[in-house]
Amino acid sequence: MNQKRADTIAEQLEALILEGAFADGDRLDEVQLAERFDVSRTPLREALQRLAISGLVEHIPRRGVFVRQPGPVELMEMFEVMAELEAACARLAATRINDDALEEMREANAKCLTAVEARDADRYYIENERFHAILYRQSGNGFLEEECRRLHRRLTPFRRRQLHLRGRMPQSMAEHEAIVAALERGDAAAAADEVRRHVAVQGEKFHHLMAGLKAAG
Amino acid sequence: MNQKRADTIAEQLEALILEGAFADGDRLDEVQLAERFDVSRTPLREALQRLAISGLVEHIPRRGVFVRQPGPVELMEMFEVMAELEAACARLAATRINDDALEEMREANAKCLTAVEARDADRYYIENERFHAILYRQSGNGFLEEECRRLHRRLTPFRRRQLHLRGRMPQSMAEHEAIVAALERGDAAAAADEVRRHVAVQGEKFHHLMAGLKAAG
DNA sequence: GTCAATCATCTTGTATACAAGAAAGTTATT
DNA sequence: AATAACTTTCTTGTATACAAGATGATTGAC
Repeated sequence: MNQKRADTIAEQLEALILEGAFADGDRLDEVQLAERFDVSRTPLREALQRLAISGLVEHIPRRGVFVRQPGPVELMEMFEVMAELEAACARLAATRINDDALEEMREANAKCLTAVEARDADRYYIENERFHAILYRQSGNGFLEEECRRLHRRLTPFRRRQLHLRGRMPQSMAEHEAIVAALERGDAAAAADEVRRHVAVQGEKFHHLMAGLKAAG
Repeated sequence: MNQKRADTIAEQLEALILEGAFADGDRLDEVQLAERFDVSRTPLREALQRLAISGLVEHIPRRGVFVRQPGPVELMEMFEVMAELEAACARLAATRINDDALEEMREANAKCLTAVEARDADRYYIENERFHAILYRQSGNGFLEEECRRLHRRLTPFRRRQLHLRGRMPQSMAEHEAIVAALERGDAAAAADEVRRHVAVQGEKFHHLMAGLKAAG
């Protein structure tokens, strides 16, 4: 159950941060966390360093590590980059994708549709993930695929929330279909544009969501 | 002179790897390197972990860390991603750049031209770096800027080599000017295309270079 | 009473000691 | 002689001990 290796600690800490267990600017106390995970400071420090590099925390020498929850501006920036990266995937995939993969995407989309009809946001989320994973893969560029996964992973909690917005799931579905259509035609520019817009919309929706929460609170 | 902090060690090791001091698959011995840098294994291990995350070395649990020099395929993939990231910068910069920054780019280009005329590849390289740095900045997206810098840094040694190819510097210059022209017109699509091609060419040139070396050896 | 300086305490950073797993060498058996 | 099992040695991973810098408190001076 409680794996104690340095990399698993990093994963657990990352999950904690991503799910918002810490506020922005919170200092992560080495000894405290070491106790919590029942390890010494050595492996814990290694885990913290990992998080520092991936940008989830900031390491200030001789001061400690502090969680860095992205603010609205940085989030928009990250969504913008995600949009460009996925657009690149689409652009490349348009000329590289084969019929089997296209069929896979259609399948994923069909399952998305089922989820939409069942108003099952969790299910939709999972199938949506699958759709995007295929897109990354079909870029035919393993490095790009990895970069996409990295950022995708980081944006997970925020993407997830905007899905619950009224009418977002059907809209997202329609965008998916437009993407597949462009890929089928082998229209690289159109595929890139569709994907870019699809992801950018996620960022905007999330932004609206945050603004709404602020206004309500 | 010999700074001994963990992050500086990471930098020095990174430089060593990037400049090809180790062959692909070489194991990096902790105690050996610790002696070499005159530190204990603890800070050295932290440095190695950093390199592992940035992908320069692979860490296999209980086995050690091994340098991972990118092969031709991975290099092409990285250049392709670099091209897409920089194209994204250009696309965004086309609508966000201001006159001052445009002037800066023209300046950098002028200095590039001076270097070309002097056949000074090192000087050209530096001014070329500056040109691209401005482009990243003018995307108006700090996160994108950082991502670009990260990958740019990783590709440095390879980009540097292809510059010495016959006729490459004047060609690169011309591409720069086309980029600035597109940005001046505020033509996002054209700017993106020009930049994408400019960077993609670097990858291709490097590929040719490698193929040539292989044939010669 | 406030501000500054010194001192105590706490936290990070590094070294060393120890534990556990992997590789290699040796020996015994077939 | 070849192979398999065991043992030795080496390397990585973790814990603890120690050093050094940073923070905060207390005391003294103005």
